[in-house]
Amino acid sequence: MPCRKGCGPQWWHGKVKDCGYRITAGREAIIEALSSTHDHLSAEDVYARIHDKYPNVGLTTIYRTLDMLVNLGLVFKFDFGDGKARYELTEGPKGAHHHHHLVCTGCKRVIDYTDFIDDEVELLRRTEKGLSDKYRFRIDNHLIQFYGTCTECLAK
Amino acid sequence: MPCRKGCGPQWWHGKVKDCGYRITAGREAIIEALSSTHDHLSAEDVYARIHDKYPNVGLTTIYRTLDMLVNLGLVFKFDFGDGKARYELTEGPKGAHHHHHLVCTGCKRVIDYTDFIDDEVELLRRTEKGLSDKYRFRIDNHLIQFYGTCTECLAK
DNA sequence: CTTATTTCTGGAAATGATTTCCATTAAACA
DNA sequence: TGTTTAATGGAAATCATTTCCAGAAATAAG
Ligand SMILES: [Mn+2]
Ligand SMILES: [Mn+2]
Ligand SMILES: [Zn+2]
Ligand SMILES: [Zn+2]
Repeated sequence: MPCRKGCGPQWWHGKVKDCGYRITAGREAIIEALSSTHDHLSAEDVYARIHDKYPNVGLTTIYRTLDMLVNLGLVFKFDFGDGKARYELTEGPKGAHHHHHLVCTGCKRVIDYTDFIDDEVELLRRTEKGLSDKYRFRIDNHLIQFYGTCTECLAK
Repeated sequence: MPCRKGCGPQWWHGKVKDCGYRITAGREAIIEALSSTHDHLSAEDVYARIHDKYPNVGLTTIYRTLDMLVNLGLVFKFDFGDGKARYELTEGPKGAHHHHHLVCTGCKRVIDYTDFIDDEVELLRRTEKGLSDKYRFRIDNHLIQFYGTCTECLAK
């Protein structure tokens, strides 16, 4: 049963509170915006999507919050080469939905893919193990992007 | 035998000329700077390393040239999250020396590694095949980076 | 080699994403 | 409810990168 004031505590509240951060309307709004799409949003994209419902959340807060969420590991920050950073939740209420990217260098379109070959996950695990042993490096995350040309751009 | 005026034509002249670009002192200098290190240089790093020997090569030219080289596929442009783009030759006079990166999110240090490359390359080949078939996407290149914490930062 | 054509160049100014500042607001918690 | 302290937003600053444009240099033509 949801608590009296609107919706109950969210899946991410724990992690944010545990790290000493407060739950605020702006932060709710920003995570809500990221949750409700698979798009790769820039800070201004988030601002635009929030502004109607939360007109008093400023762009500065968005940058600050996204930065915080990246540090907490709740959000991943990407650079697809168009001059602005893009953000994506690393996990949702239902858990992680890790994926990799295909980036078209022609039109800058980005395709998410999660249909890893079985071996892909296995090799990554082995590689991470080998690397962290050899370089005494604790690996938390990885970024894998393939660059090339999408169907539409190939047609031209 | 080198031609009369200084050193002979470089390994990259062909590709540059074939694309209709001219060989200039600035371009020589920039590629020379990139060739002589394994560091991940920013545009200003390149400027700094060139400036003594070529005081009349401006920063604008460096940006322009790096951009051109990226388009030609001679240089790879990276974002390691410190606010400036970093550049690296994709190949040298002796050919490609492909590698991947370990990025420390603490101190921003970047480690090149070529270990496990054989396994990875094999897997990548299969992955790229699968992806390009499924998404009708022509893959030209890939970016693989592992993020985490380096030995020095772990010590703290 | 000389001249003509066209690209390339540097420096100043513009741009635009992100950060910094700081006075004000609002979570958290007793 | 009151106190403490983190969070906020809007304006201004920052700073990597781009844009402009008149002059310089590379290549093509003669
Ligand atoms: Mn994605
Ligand atoms: Mn490298
Ligand atoms: Zn495309
Ligand atoms: Zn480190």
